[in-house]
Amino acid sequence: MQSYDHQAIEKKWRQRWSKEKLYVVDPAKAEKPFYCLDMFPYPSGDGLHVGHWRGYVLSDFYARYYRLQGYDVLHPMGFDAFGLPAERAAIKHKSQPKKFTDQAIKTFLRQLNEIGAAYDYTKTINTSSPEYYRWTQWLFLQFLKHDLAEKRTSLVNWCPNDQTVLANEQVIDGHCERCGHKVTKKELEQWFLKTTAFAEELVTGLDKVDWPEHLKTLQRNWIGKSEGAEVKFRVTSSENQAITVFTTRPDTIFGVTALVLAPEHPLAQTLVTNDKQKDFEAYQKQVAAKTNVARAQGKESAKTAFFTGSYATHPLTDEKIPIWLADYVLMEYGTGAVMSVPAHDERDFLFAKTHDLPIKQVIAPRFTQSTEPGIPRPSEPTKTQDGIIVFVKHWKDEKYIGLKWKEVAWGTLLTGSVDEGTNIDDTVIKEIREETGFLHPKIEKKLGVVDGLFYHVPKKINKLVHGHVFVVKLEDGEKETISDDEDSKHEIKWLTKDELAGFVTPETHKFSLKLLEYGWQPNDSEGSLINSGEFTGLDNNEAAQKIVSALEKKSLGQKTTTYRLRDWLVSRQRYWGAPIPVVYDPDGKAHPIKDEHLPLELPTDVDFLPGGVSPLARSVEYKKRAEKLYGSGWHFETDTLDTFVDSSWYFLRYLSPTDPKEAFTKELVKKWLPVDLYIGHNVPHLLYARLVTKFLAKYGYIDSSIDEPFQCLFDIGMITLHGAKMSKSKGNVISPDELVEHYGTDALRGYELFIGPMDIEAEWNPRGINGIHRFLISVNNLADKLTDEIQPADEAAFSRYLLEIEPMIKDFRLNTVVSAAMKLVNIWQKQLKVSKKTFEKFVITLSPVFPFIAEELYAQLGHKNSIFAAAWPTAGKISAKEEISVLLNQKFVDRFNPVGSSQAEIEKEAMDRPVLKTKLNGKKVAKVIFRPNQLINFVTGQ
RNA sequence: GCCGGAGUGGUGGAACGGUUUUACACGCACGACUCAAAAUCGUGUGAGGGCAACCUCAUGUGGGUUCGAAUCCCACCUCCGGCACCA
Repeated sequence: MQSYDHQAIEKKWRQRWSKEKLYVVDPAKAEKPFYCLDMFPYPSGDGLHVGHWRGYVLSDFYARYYRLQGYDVLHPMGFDAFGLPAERAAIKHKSQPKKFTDQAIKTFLRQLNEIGAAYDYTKTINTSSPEYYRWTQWLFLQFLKHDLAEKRTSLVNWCPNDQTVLANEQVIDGHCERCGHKVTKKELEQWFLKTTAFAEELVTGLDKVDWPEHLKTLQRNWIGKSEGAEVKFRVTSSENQAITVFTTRPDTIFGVTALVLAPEHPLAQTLVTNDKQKDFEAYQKQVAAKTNVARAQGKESAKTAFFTGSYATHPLTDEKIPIWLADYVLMEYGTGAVMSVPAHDERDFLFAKTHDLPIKQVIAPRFTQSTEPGIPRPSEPTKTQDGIIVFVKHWKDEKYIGLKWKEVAWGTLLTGSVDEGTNIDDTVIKEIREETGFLHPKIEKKLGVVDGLFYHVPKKINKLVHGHVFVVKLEDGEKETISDDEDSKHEIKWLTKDELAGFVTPETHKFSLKLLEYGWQPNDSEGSLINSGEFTGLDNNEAAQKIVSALEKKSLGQKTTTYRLRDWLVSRQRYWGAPIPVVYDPDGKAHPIKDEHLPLELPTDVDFLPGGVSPLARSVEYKKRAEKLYGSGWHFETDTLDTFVDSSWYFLRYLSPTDPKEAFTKELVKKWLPVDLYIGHNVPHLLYARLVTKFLAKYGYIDSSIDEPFQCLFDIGMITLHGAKMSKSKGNVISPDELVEHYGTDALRGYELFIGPMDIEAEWNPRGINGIHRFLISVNNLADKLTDEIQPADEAAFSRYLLEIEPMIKDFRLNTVVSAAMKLVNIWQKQLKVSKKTFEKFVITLSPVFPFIAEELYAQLGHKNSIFAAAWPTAGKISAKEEISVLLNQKFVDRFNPVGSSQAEIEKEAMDRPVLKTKLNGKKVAKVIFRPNQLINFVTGQ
């Protein structure tokens, strides 16, 4: 018996593989392309831990699997080498970022080699090499050429620690993504790429790709598309001034009780009336003082606001609407102005409450009955009607009338319907008389309107009732007798508010009770319009459209879509990045760097300590170079590009990594994109890569059919230790080195997959790898049991295994793929002999997870070629007729191989067998459930 | 607050409408090998009851659909992720 010596095996094959260049693919010649891609790493120099391994093992599994399936698999690796950490490390060690980066890459490659992954290292790219960033600069210039890059002044996120600006995506919770320092705002002139021009495509493209739902949602959140309308409100005092607001709820326009502008709105100053200018200055100071800290603090802080003294004219009612300024309205979003509808928006409600503005309900929230027989039937017509819901208050006690219905288990408030043409208030009085007999009711107040939608059984129609909710006080207890008819329907009960809460059945009445208890609360439910002029009664969605049309006719509004996505700020005041390829003439006008001057290389005579100014500005050589190339008084842009620009297109470069003539080849891109499998979860990167792809497709740099770069994306779950993410700073890192030494790369690869479902977090169990190691020993030992004899049982067991794992592989359920292999080995281990032919097939299926031992066993079986180029086996036939299980009242009693195949035959066979007979014990069978090849279930009833 | 996802042994997890729930592993217990330990191998291992064969109860809680539910539906509880003054 040859014992399993993982160290010898892995050493041997590692050497052979690197010599044989097995994994090199010529993208131009490949016939069946499959692009299997890892998000390329930042070479940190910290070393890989077992968490990093997981993703690389996963992608390698698929690279090898699809290779066995006959694909030409491109599986490259590269380095996102620009960026702050290298610069910081260089400052700390008084070294050069380049030196540090090159060193880190070396370390990284060595560690990557441990994994035994099938990377084509001839494609490796490094974003910090001039050969690469020459094309990153080219890419920027293409944006510039199409007017999609521009320099402008804006308030940007600034990290005082790193002394650089940050993109919105790099600010997490108000803190710098990299260093965790609190982010402030700063006014700077910066380069932007116009991401917003692609906002719509970035949303719709998500529908086509096969990504985990949560990543799509994340992107959708970032883009933040919302549809609505812009509405113009003319300023009352001034003929030609108007305020445009953005709203997603034009249907609530009749509920507007104020306009609220962001304090920094350009019109703010002019709207403030003369008598208020002094106060306004004070208010502005107050706002400025708490910028960004207090302002972003959420709902708890009371809404500070300032009344301008001016009014606007409501576009549909001509009412005078006061104009306010308030913190909670942000200049950056929409138009920087909102129409405040306190009845139907939480923030507006809080604002109105704080500043004593009126609250006007314009939509009756709709409650649809959800219990039969009242559930609305779409096939039947719907009749709309007004109704009343009345709190009849006792003349002395804090009690109200509840009606207990006699024919149905149903408790309500006093209700009734309003006949067409009759006055609602009159109906209230009338219904109280008829149903209760009380003679002196007095309407105290009206609480609001609520819609109830239900199916009316006797009339066979759906009814939509607008329920007007009243509080009516009885002045005294004087009453007349009521008709027998009314009396027979329900019983009157006097109940407190608390008792009513448990008593009333319909949702509309429960809602009414809340109105009584708490008053009106902001409500954004669907429903029909009230208090809305000619639109009253319409369903709110329908009303929204009609109101927008009405506004359009008056040229006072239009349908609009707004996005939360901002343009991409790409300037960084750092050294270690691609220089922005722009040169300024003596007048300060920007010009693109001429193509023949690319790459615009980083100067080396730089003191890159941070200091608020870009380090490049301190380079003498850089200054001289500009003047030499462009003339005296010219100077280069001294900011560098955000590293997300580098990584936004690298997957195109892998296809022709050393091409000096162009960034990528259109034909190759068409052939290989979209990427078939992409492993990783960097959300901003995904957004930027998608943006760049859409840009390139739109302007014909790549085929227009490629508008999404990554067809299938898989987000790998982190590995945790004691519940925490592994990180060097936390000191809870498990290093693969010892594990590889002790158990071998194969065992570690296997355990990385076996530890749990690939898409969710997994807790590292230090002992778990033992099980995989034992499994590999067993596999190795099976080699001693091989026989040339044909073993049909082995073949059948293998086929079952193969059929089982194939769907698992498609669904990324690799933990169960490993356990399926274990199951099969457990069976074979108990046998004296195992079919050699079958074992060989099995070894091939092991190779994506355990390439070393698989290669070794494959060679031992007499193969000269690498298992990497073998073919994935196909399953043999599994006998058509399976055993059938016999169940008695869903409980398993017996199992046999049926002779017949029809239900009647099998039923009889089962009945004739002793087990069932005894268990049945003479009881009568009431029903038989038959599932071919599976089970037959005899049900005896009780 | 809103939007996702999930609750199954001592642990990671499997089964995702059907063939005696808990595969496969970890751990644990006992045994073999050994002077001994480690490694390895073998047996057992949801809970409760019984000498036993066997019985009863178990997939967060409560209902429902079904011949049959961990799986589907409704309500609730808990946990984890994401977003959060975005009009």
